[in-house]
Amino acid sequence: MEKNGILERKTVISELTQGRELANELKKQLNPTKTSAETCDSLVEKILSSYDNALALLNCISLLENENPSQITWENTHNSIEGSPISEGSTPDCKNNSKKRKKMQKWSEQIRVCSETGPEGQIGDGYSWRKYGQKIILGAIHPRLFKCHGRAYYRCTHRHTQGCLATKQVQRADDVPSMFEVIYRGNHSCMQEKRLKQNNEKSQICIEPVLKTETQELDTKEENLPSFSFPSTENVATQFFLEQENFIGTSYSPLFLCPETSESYFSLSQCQVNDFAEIISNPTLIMNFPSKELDFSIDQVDFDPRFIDASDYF
DNA sequence: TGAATTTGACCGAG
DNA sequence: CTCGGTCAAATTCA
Repeated sequence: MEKNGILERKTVISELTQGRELANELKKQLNPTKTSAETCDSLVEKILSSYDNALALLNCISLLENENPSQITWENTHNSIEGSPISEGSTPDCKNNSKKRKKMQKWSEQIRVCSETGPEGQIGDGYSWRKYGQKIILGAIHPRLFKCHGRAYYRCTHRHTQGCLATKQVQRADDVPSMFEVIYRGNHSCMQEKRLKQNNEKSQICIEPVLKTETQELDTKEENLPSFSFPSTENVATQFFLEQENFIGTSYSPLFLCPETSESYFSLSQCQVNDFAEIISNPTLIMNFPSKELDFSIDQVDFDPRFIDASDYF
């Protein structure tokens, strides 16, 4: 698996690099006076093909890692307390959950949220979540931009019905205000997980989110990375998208696969949202979000600490 | 009216 | 003692 992984990652890099070069070429060719429509079509086809190949390879890597018998599974990383839906509550056993939690799989994902995403532009991760708490986090630079200030805590809707213990945390990325960091803990064991997997297999398209970085804190680090994380030392996707953004500039709206359908896309142009946490957790809000409430750009906002007064929190 | 969210309190880790 | 994570009652929403 190790060699396969390296080989395939190199291939992915190659594909993505090729896509970038082709995009460069296309940019040059976009001068209408000296470019035929056929040339542009051909370049676009090649670019799309490169991206498709890269995404398919990433999907294969995920599948291979999932099927690897040596991989420590969800069940293996969990103890009986966490595996039991009955464990929730105020029983003494439950008090140990935070201790055990540190051994759960954990990885983070950065998501850019955009007001212009339409009904097909859902930013949800395909799962239904229920918010169970929120906290003002020290060092959080942009608390005012949250209706729910700080960090929001979500757990799977099916926690009680199916004992699914997946959780996630949503907070704004410190360095990039338009991005949100979503930290996932634990894998889904509920039916929606199975449905999503089935859909993925049908579509044969990688439906993983924009970019992910593993922030796992497992004792058994190396062999227990989430199957769809990029290795921290070689975060190709991160680098790629950052480079693309720098290269093309803010007017460029990269397209990303929608996790729900694996067919729809959402664009990531300039973000003008003031309540990201809810949108991330609840894709339907994207559809119904009133545009008049989106009349400021977060990129234009100064995050002056003086604006953060007690009334924002209470 | 049931489901989802909000929010203050509580608890364990460091 | 502080802070992050969770609980659970109160509140809001559909």
